[in-house]
Amino acid sequence: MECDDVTGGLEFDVESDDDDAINVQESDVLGDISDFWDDLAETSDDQRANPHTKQGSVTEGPNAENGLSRIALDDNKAGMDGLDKQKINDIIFSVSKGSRFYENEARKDEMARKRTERAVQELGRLKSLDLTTERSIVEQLCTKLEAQRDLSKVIVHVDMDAFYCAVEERDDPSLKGKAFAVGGTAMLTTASYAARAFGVRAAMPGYIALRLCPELKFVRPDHRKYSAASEEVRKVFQRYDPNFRPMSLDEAYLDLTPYLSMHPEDTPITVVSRMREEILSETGLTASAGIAANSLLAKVCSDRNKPNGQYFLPFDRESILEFVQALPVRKPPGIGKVTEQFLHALGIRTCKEIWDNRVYLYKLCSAASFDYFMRVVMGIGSSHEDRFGSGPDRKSISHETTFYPTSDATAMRATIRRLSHSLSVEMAEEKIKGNTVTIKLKRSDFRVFQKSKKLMRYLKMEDDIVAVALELLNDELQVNPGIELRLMGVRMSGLASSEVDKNVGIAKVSESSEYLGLIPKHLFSI
DNA sequence: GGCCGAAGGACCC
DNA sequence: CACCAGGGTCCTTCGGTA
Repeated sequence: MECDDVTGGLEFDVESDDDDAINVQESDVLGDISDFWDDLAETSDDQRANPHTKQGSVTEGPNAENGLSRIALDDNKAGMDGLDKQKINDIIFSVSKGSRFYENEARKDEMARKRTERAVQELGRLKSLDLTTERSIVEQLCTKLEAQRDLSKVIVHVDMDAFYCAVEERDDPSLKGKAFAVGGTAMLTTASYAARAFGVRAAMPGYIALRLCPELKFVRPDHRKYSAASEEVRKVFQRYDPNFRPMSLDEAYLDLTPYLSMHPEDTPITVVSRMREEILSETGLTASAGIAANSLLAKVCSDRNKPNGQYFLPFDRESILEFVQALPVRKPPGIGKVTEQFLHALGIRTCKEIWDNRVYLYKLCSAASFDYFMRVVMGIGSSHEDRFGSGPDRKSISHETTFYPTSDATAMRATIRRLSHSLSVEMAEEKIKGNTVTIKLKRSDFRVFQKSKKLMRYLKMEDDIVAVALELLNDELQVNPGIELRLMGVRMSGLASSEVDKNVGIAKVSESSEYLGLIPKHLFSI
């Protein structure tokens, strides 16, 4: 159906069965779209996308504009400029081409491309409509967001530089300055800065990295070491914000507001400098940091002067808007490659252009996406994200493993048992139980399937988890005998604490599962 | 219509 | 030689339904 009334406009995007409506479009639409592009892009797309493209070079490989962007080098992160991106992508492409992984990425890419195409056509239609009502709705929404602007907090995002590599380098000085990566030939978790100069980066398979950088050294990951180093770093965080929020071993958000009010002689900049010095002197590792009014901005800022640098974004609205609107759409966290492609197809390359096209995006995107876009380009944090203190409980826990592709059902069931076992062990450690079991299957062609089952009771024992997971697997094997898998996973969600209340003497302790007291909803109505 | 469960993706580290 | 991870969160769609 069409994007009909105004309230329904928030509904959603350009989904499948809109085909009929879209086919109505005639050639005049193309004219509209071209105009639109002309308006927004004074420079040609090719020039912008590939400044390093040499004239006459063959561009059969992926680049930012011809699709398959998910295969291409992700140079979003710092330390990746000045690379011959075209050459790197040609290598990545030639190594990946024809692999099952590649074919699956191409499939996903094609689906995204179709979605985007529908949006582009819809945009053409929108351009010829009178959108004054929508415009005023959008203004109201933005006014509401503006009212949420909070400039009273000092949030800092601290990000350790090439963390795993830095730890290895510290412990083995012979690695200093060398091109090396932590990981194996299958997958890298971190690349040293010297390796990044070759286009090597995290989440890249090692054998491709080896093509980009033949002298690349591999270092086996040692998580114990990284956890220990992380603990040291966190001790420093602790001193500045006891409620700091760790996002992973190597990064965290801190709210410096309380600290600063207790130390009036300090400024955000001096505090963060000192904190980074302390991290360096106490761990031998360098950190980068971003200081801003909210975590979203701080995150972008921490990337600004990486490695071993910091960036302070002034806490006034004008500075924030100027900063954020100059950003390419890919910079803010949450906007990844797919969304970038989507926006590019609409002629939108910077956050300012998101802002300029907000009425169209309002019609083209879901309410959640639109809301997020506006928060980003207005430099408003996501509402409650900066209220630290009580960290949100985790929602799920899972284990998964990749193996040589197999269609051996017995081996699959054994893997399910093994995963369920380790899952139950970890759940016991965490003292949690859950009521939903999901198995994840990745076929040898890389397509992922999930089967889940929500139960009327909470599980935590290995045997119960195995039973449900096996049931899900067997269902699938029944429908799809001979399926060849390369990965299996088991996840538990619908979590709750499994701690036994000692005061309630009911002998549920020995039972392997507990009943969930479900009460029909209507009993609650007054 | 809204909520729920199930399935599939995008994204992040 | 090796041939694209594993642990999460959140969003969207769809079908069933009380």
